[in-house]
Amino acid sequence: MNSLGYAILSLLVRKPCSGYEIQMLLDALWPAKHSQIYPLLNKLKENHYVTFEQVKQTGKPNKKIYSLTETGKEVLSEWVKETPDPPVQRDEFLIKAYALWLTNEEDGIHLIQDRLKRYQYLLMEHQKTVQEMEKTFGDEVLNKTSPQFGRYVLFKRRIQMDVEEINWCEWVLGLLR
Amino acid sequence: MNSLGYAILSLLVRKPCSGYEIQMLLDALWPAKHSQIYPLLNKLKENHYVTFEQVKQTGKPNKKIYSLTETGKEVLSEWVKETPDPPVQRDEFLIKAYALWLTNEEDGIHLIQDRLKRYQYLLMEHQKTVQEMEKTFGDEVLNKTSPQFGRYVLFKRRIQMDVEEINWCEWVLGLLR
DNA sequence: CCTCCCATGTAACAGGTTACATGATTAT
DNA sequence: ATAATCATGTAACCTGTTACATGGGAGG
Repeated sequence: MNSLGYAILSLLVRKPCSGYEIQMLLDALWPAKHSQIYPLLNKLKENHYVTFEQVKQTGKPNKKIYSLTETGKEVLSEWVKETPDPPVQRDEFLIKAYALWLTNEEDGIHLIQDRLKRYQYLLMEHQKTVQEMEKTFGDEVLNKTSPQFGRYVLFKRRIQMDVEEINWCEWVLGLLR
Repeated sequence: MNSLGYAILSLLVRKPCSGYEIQMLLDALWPAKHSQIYPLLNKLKENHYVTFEQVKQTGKPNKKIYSLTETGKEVLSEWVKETPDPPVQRDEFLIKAYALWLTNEEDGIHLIQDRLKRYQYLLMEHQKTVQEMEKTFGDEVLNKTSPQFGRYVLFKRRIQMDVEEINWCEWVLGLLR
């Protein structure tokens, strides 16, 4: 089993989801395309880590709602205890920033400004999510035994990182002008 | 050509390097294994983006020193102007943090503390690099036309991110206790 | 004696992206 | 009209990791 598999289990332990829903929730955790998710869900089912039931819908296509089994919950709990692999960030922007000195002022400023705008937008999105969670769940989000806890602290982390990215962009823009 | 190819070109535009040296410099930019780097260098050579010369060494294995060609420099400059792909961060820790509420207090604290230590170490390493650059190059590091500029601002960015990661870990540890 | 550093390469495999495929409903 | 949302799946391809392969010199 790979990281993506465990990421899916960690979503399903909070609540049953369709494959489609899983893809969107994964965005904040371990982004993946549906072409990777659906075959993996079948594999998880074969391993008896998840089960699903067909849900018929009118006006929308039918869907499969996946739930975690007891076995699934156990393997997830065991995996969480093991030390995680070091993070890997692949960010084309960093390469372009590294080679910034090659370009003219205009192109350089443009590169940084696009980045700045992107993270200003992301910051707003992430703040929205946090505010929604606080409104819906109240103090529960800060309770370490609540299913909301992990999601909440991760979004708080994202916000801090967004702010730093913005600060850095503004600092670099100052140097470029 | 893929991102790794351009990352290599952006290193070589600063100074000629061996494949081995490239791997180490790539660590801060676009980490890659030597098994990916060496075949790519041959491809870059076939495309006439780079050239190399054999350097015989005594006491050490011989090496190939790769340099950027004019063509290589041109394609790199053009690529830098295009808008970069959005960053992808794959971080197993985030999945485990998301599923933190499943574990007992001990395991949870352990997970966060390991992360904290890791980033305290990385912060020190990155600060060392920045101080070295400042000592070697002085104000040149802040000159947007200097080959040092990109590398310098990227390490400054890393330091800010390290600090935020540390702050976040300490905040979460407070919640867990 | 053993491990780390230097230095380069190939082959098999796992993980991830793009493209192909289908199709109804709702909003602009 | 046209795009976006919901919903699932497969196949071909590209990218990245692990393992195989070699070998001298330095330092603990």
